[in-house]
Amino acid sequence: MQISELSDRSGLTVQTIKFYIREELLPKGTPSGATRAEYDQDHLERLRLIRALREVGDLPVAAIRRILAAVEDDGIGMHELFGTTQYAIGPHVTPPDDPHWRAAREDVDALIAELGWRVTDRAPARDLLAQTFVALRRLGFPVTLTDLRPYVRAAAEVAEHEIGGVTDGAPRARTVHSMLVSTVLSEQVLTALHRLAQEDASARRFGEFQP
Amino acid sequence: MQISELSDRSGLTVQTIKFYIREELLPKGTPSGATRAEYDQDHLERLRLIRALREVGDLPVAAIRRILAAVEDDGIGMHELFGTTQYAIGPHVTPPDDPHWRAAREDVDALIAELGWRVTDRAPARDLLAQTFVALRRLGFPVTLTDLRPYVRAAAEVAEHEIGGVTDGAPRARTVHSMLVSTVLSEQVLTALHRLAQEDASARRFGEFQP
DNA sequence: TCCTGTTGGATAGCAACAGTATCCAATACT
DNA sequence: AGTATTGGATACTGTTGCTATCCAACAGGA
Repeated sequence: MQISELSDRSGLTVQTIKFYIREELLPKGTPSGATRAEYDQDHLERLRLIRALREVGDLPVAAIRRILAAVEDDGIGMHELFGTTQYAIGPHVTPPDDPHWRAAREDVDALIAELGWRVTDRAPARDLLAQTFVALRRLGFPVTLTDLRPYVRAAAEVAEHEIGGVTDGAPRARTVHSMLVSTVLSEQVLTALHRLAQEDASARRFGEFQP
Repeated sequence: MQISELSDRSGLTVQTIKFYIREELLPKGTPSGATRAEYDQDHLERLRLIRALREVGDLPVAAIRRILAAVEDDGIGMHELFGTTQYAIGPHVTPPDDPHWRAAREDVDALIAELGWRVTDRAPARDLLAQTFVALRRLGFPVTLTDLRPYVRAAAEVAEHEIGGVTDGAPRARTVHSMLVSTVLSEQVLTALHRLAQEDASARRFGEFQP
């Protein structure tokens, strides 16, 4: 298929596709003549993946590039791919050299150690969590580790279910997609349901009767 | 206190503070002379809130403005404040007129109805969830309502805990902050813990032994 | 009272991001 | 032969969240 057909089928403009090729999110088509190149089903799939990561996951192009480079690399294992993805989706909080920050970060580290979770020291989510602790405390809402129990329980259950559901024994491409879906897209599912559940809880607690 | 002191205490530059005033995130100080204005503790608190919403919640300035306008409005109830916040944090997916989309949206509506959740028709989270359904299905990972059970359970539990924990009987300002914290910041806590839990689950399933 | 420094207010500039738009010469297809 | 499409390059656009500058009017200390 030519680029115009790829454009039609993906719903993206030709320029956007060219842009993704330039940005190395999408491999070039195989040349079939000096001014022509052939695209196939894989390109279409890739575009769908890119759009999912951009629109649903709201990932910047640079992050997607890093993730896809890992996807491409056949030598990389599932757990490394997972790590790469986690690292790429950031956000990359750069902790200031502040005692409150250090304290929060230590709390996070202590929590993870206590739970016995196998998480790298440089996992960005550690700082992400520490950052929210700092903000919460600044606003006068101190966080203790016991406050987190419901979150920990919920997070652990969902994560277990997700990682357990990663396709296995399927072709690598499928497993890899499955992994990305589990991390990036499922996060959005959880967030959306969380918001809906909150609205319900808020309605029951604060809402008036609906006639 | 003058603006330079507010700057020192908040850690923001004078220009940034002026910018927030211009953007109506922060009320002007009370004029004390023709070229001077007084700021107080409330301004400092407000700045902390703004920074939390920006840095932790990653909300755009426009969203924060809408939220703070509701905070300011004494006539507004907790549940309306909640709705305003939800609506402001978006993201505002504009559903294309596509049969897949409509189907996904109907699934979402059916799920919410089945759960008996009290959620407005125009809650942005409905479209957010529908959007992920569309993307998941496009990628060849069909979602059924039963797949969502773990998410629903987790979301409901956490939300219940959060809304239950909103301060009550306290001064309005405190309750309002508590509400914002429950929605915007707790979401980040859940996300961060979710990522950490995923890494642990991934390590246990795919990781090698750590020496 | 003079002088240095800060303030409010306005305006302009900047860097990052994610595309869009154009242009061009070289083909394809009809 | 003539029209349309392609790859490749380059330039442009709009949004966002600040920064930087400028200015005249003061405030506060010497």
